Amino acid sequence: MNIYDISKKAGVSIATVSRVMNGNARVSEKTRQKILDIMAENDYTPNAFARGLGLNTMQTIGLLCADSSDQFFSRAIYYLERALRANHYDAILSCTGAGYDTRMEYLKRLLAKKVDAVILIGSSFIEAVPERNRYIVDAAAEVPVIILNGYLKAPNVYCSLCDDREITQQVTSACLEHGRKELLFLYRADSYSGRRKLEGFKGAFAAAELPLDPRRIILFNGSIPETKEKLLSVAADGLIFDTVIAGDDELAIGALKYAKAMQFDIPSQFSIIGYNNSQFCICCEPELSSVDNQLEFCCNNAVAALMSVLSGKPAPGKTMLSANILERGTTDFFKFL
Amino acid sequence: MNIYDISKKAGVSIATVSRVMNGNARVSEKTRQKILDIMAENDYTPNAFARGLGLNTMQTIGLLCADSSDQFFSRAIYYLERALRANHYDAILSCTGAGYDTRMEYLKRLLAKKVDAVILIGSSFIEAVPERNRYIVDAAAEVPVIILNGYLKAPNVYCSLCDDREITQQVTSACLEHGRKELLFLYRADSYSGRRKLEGFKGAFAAAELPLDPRRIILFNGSIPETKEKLLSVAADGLIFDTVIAGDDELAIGALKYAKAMQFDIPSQFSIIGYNNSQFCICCEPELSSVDNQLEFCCNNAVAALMSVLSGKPAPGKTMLSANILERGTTDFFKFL
DNA sequence: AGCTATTGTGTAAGCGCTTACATTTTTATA
DNA sequence: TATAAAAATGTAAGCGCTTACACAATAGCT
Repeated sequence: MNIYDISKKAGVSIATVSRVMNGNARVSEKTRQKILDIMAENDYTPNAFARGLGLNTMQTIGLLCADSSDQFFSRAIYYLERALRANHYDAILSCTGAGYDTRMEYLKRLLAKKVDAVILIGSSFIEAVPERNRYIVDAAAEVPVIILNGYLKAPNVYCSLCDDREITQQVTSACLEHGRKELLFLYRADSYSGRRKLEGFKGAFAAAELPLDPRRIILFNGSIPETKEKLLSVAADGLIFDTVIAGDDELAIGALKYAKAMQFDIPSQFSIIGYNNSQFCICCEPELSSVDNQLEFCCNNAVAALMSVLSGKPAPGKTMLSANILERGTTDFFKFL
Repeated sequence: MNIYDISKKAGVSIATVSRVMNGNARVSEKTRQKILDIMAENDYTPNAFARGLGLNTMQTIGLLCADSSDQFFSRAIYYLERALRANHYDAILSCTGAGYDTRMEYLKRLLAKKVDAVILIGSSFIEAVPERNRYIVDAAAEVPVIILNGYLKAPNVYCSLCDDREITQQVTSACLEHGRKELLFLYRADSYSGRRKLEGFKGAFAAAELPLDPRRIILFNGSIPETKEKLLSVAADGLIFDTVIAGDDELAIGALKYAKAMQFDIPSQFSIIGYNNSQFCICCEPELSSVDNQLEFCCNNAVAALMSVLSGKPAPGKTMLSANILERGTTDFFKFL
């Protein structure tokens, strides 16, 4: 069943059938209804490939993330997919894993599929060395590129993120003001958000005119038990710390396991805060305080910007949300904020 | 840059260019290399839509799941996407939410995109009433349908799942043999795996010739705190229970919160086992025992079957794996199994 | 009624590829 | 070296849609 069959049954030309499908040209109400009826009767679905070829779009958006099984990414995927669908777009998902080359390769593959745009999920796509982000700029020459939770200033690149620097400085300052000066900043990878969080952490020390021992900044990429071991060894090395600001909830839970192993009372003797407000938070005991980075808003903003761009309207290159602190059982001094 | 441009530069016809792209017809080594070089020089990518129209495939598979942010689904998506990609297929992802109509609608939408096959992730797609699975059978008339973690006997439908009935009967029997007769079976929704688990639970009682109070079977669909409350109210109603077999890890954690609220010693006074071996398990304290349903194998099997079908070879309509029990801190009697 | 705008519909030329079939070139064989 | 078989390449007709342009029908004027 194709457009010719429909046109024959309706006694019109294929052009008229096409017109009612696309709804952009005028067709008399009578013939429109007739064609619609015949389509429905025959359960006609236009051939998506032919349509794609004619219109040069199949209404699909490429989603690129490191790992769809990650809590943060999987939620982002959910929100993005939902928002895209509401705008009649479908999502092609691609998980790159950790490698840089893989990221480039999969991005190319997505472009080869002729997606209308690409959304890069996660700040790990943005590297500190500008040259290494070149492939993103190149991709943006072909289709709009949306970056979720990262920032890159380039033409046709639109970023939606939360202000990790600001919230981290707030968190850190609150710790310092509450007398918690033996801080540890634990972060997972050299990502855009990681760097911003670190800036905030350092910024709070600078604002308080306090010295900052570099050993208090730990770049560590491990599982929950590995994080616990790591902190045990850091403590064994003689560094004293009673509060951990962890770049994500899993690192935070590692710290929680450490604190429990040391039999510290939480939060009075030892405090912990994570990021992302993942489902993990309420599994722990005490439940984990976490920075809520407004992921749903972030995703909706990203898609809104994308839709604007795709319809030829302008969109801001950067949309920044401010994060919230969700205080649960592993801290007790944010309520004053 | 299209196939004409390449053919002109190479001084051959577009047919020859097409032949080297598709690699199925003979082309002399000399011209093949020349064309390949010219393609590389010019960074040529064939137009995916035109290709799709000509070949009637764009090498994409539709993935349908209720919620990509769910731990189980998001891992399945990761494994499936990876396996598909390895076979040069891309994944279009669609999250349906809970509704039945939405499932039908999104499945149709996927077919309209001309995917080569559809993978239904999660047993909630399979309903107890055969008539309600009709839309899946219909879809299978168009493209192969793969069901992950569910079973439906129909032409062109291929299922990859683990034996939830068997493992649940084992788990339940182990409880009973260990003297834990005050069992509670908690499950979330009327899904295929839920029904199979329930069969296993009942089967163990039947095998042990023990009576089963229907109040011990609880169909409950709530969050972790809601589950805790639910169990508190069940206990308040006078039902005695010291062991919970929970259909997934979140329900299990709800039960864990209940047990802690009651200040039971775990696992000596109160035992809990979940399903899915999610990342939640090791966040808890004690860490949660869980049934490992071999998701990665399941996904790989599913994709293997699909690839077989797509290449015209036969594939088994059902591939069933046996699950493992991962005993952690919330039980202590599976080590004997 | 006669003329012009407006609206509705058809014709045909793409979109960029694949591939059956025809044709030419090369290779193998006697 | 003539000839048949095999290999390489070209020609042209699709695949199923969109849309610019042409033309016909209708409506709105005086």
